[in-house]
Amino acid sequence: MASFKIPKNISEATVIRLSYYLRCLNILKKEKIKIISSKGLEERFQISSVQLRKDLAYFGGFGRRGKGYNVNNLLKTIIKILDLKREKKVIIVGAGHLGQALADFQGFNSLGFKTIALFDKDLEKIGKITKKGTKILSVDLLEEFIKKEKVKIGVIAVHPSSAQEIYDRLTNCGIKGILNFAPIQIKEKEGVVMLNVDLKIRLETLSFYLKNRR
Amino acid sequence: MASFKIPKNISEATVIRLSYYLRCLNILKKEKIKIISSKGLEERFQISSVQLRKDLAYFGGFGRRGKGYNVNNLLKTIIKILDLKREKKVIIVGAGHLGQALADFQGFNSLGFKTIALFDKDLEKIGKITKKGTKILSVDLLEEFIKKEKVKIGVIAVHPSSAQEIYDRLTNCGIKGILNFAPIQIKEKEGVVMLNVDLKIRLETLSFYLKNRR
DNA sequence: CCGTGTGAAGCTGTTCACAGCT
DNA sequence: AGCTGTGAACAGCTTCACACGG
Repeated sequence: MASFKIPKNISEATVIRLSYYLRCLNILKKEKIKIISSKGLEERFQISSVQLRKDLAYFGGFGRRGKGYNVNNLLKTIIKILDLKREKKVIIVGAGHLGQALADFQGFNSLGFKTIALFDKDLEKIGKITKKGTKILSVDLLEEFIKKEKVKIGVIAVHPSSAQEIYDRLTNCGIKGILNFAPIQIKEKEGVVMLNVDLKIRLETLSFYLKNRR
Repeated sequence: MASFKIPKNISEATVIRLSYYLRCLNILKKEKIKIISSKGLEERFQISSVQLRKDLAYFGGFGRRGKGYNVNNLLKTIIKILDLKREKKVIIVGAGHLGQALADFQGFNSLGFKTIALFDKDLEKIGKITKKGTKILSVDLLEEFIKKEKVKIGVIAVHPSSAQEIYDRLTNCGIKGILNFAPIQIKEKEGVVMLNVDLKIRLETLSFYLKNRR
């Protein structure tokens, strides 16, 4: 497999597209397609062939001129670029419907990720397991557990009123990446990456585009 | 309240920020703050004052030079721009944990939106209600219900394998806006707005930034 | 000759600097 | 004097055109 470099200033848009290319390549792999051109990907999926070549070129040259890309090699390369080869442990705080949905969601337990525990303060929930078998622990054990298991990714799926507290606790005991679902602005700490998934904002954006076609 | 225009080519980034400004203004309103300058918003929330003025200027001039913005008026104006004044009915397909989380989520039942039903094919779930009281109906009634209630917004929270089918059914009976949570590329129809919330892509993006600090 | 990779052009969104109201 | 609103500069991302290698 070709080696790659990771330059500075890769845009978030590019990273998102890489993740999408990965999904497409997995489909092709299942269909036992070995080689595909950027044009082929464009026709099959909603991908811009020029954009794809540009995106890949940031990291190196992975295609064969006149031929196209080796599906399997490109797959492996993108997996390495996104750092999905190592399995990273994930914990979710908040075992409401959202937390449980995420714990059992395939994407949170596929290549690169393993959700190993949910945390909640509700005594009714503590000690139980989700449908797919993730255990629910007391939020009192949060710090201890994260340190012992060396967890690096945390998901905030609690009520907005506790989100900042949970953020502080997570980042104080070694969590380096956070996916936040609480619809509030968190006061962030240096050296921690956080991505927000703000469903209220998403819905309001949809409302705007319903009235004013894109 | 000042009137506004909606020009073509408003970027999604601007719409997302408007939604966020709205959230901040609501906080100020609760604190009974009547007037605030763009600089004041910048200091209080993570907002760029220049960006805010630019964003608002696309739609008109809502501030008072030398003074700032009237919190209440600006609030009302953004509500109108985002078209949140009319209450829009929302239905969710898929009454798994995710669907139920969304149905009970405050943001899906606040200004501008009312989630009026969940749909599922599971006989165990049909006829029950969520914690906060949204009823779960048979997915067989989907089209009939949407037409009768004139629902315009649908949420896809089903397994990826049924997502395209549900998309087609929703768009064939009058749904005009869709929030899709299934991690697949949907074949879209002209005249329907769809926003994707792709949690797998989100998590993979986080993985990249964990390795390569932004 | 075909498809990748890339420098340059074009475009879109953000930041700057300041003119114009209050 | 203070703060908004805006044209112009700037930066970043996307698209184009084509040189290059298989």
